[in-house]
Amino acid sequence: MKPSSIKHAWAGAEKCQHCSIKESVLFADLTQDDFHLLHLPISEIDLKTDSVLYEQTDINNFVYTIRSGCIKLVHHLANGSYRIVGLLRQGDLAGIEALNGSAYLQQAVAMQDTSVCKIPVKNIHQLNHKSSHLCKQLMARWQKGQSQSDIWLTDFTTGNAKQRVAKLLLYLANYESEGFFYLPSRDDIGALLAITTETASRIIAEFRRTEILFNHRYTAKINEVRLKHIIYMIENDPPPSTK
Amino acid sequence: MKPSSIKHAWAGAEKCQHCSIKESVLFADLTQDDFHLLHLPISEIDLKTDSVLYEQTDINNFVYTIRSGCIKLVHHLANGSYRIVGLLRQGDLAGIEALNGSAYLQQAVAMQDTSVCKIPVKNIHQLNHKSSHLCKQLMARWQKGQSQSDIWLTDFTTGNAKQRVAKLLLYLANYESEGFFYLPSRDDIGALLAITTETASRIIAEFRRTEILFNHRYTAKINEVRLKHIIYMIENDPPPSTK
DNA sequence: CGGATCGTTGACAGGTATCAATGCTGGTGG
DNA sequence: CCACCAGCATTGATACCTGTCAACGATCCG
Repeated sequence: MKPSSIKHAWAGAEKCQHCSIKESVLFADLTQDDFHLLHLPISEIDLKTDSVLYEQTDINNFVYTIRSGCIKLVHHLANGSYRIVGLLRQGDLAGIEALNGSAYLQQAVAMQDTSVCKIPVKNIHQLNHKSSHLCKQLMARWQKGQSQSDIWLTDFTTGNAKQRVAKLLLYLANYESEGFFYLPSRDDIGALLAITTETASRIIAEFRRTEILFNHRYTAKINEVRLKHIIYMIENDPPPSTK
Repeated sequence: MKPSSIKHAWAGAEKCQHCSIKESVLFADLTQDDFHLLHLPISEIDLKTDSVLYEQTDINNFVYTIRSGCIKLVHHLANGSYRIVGLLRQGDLAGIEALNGSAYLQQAVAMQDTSVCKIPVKNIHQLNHKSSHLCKQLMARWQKGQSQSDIWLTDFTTGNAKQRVAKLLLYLANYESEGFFYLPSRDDIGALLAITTETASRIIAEFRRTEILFNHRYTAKINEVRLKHIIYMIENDPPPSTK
């Protein structure tokens, strides 16, 4: 649990109108008039790697827009183990549950240095009463979360371990335009894919040996073509069976 | 793909006001005035077991409220296999994706004889413009879907096969007050838990032999205490290790 | 009475968890 | 500046679990 710093806080949201990533965030299609309805302070927060944005079962009245970096949603189980059930990136909304006044469903932790905007739920509700622009955006976020969950369930928890790691690497690489992406710790890869740390390590190590993955610490790059080939080979390894 | 029948269809939604399960459905806290805003016909549909409500990637303009029975959300993969990523029951909403004008994320299939109401998306949007009552309910549905996904990811895809089957049975049993619940086919259990049909069958058979599960075809009952004990035993089988 | 479908069971091989040891790296304090 | 330590990654050996392939049984239906 590393420290976090609050960069700015201001009354209302006059700055949201000129936000550099405005197009991709919640307030994307609000009008000038809508912005005037925002009265409560929205603050910008910088999170260091591994710092906690909120805890599972916390009841706060804030949602968070991710400005940069990456947030992992961690679901802790009663027996002490945990599972990562989602990743949030620029433009995504963390803690939408708070809109219903309920507790957060997961713990939210920064996977890298991450910057977020902390938005009081009251602001959202005010906007919702006066204008329907926001509701549309909100529903789009819910849906995005839902299709992410689907990917998790279908890509990341089926097939053998090598296939899952391959799919995860492709998924991570596709989020970055530069070709370089953030390679999670072996523990996190395990929690993402429902495999053990050791299995994750073995496969990552093998990918490095076979030059499918290149990395220096947490900065990585893949050979996408060969990685896709791997997945294809595993699926079609057995003689032509349709299932 | 068995047949489905349309029972009733009526203009507007005058009957929704007197619906017997009104408290649990989408229109729960609408006012009299709100109901007058519903202009398009809402029809009630009966689905036989295994009939398809909608296909993955269909683009329709309807959402569906489940009145009774159970709908499985089936995510089909490119290689021909599939995964069940959710179950919907009385009061749940199927196909919320349609509200954003996008294609359905999964195929929806009746697991039992099921009755649903087919609601035009336009009705929802009209209500949303005039009143904010609905938006609240909609958000609650999204959230419910999300926490379901969490359960899937944490309970149904982790631990060994026996543990998963045990958790699934407890989950299913908790939805029925009478103690009897619908036991899915071995294929469906496999698709629910990311295990093979054979493994599912072996475990179900073992539970029957050890009298933890009693069933006649698809009607089943469990010994909840012994089932929970099983889960506990598996988790704590190894000597006191915290993880 | 077949025949189709689904469930059950067996044998076996391969994959993965588990336990344990070692290597590697960055940070800390002397 | 260097030695040491803590944390993470890697690797090995082994046992267990589960997927795979195959056969057989049960049930329903025409």
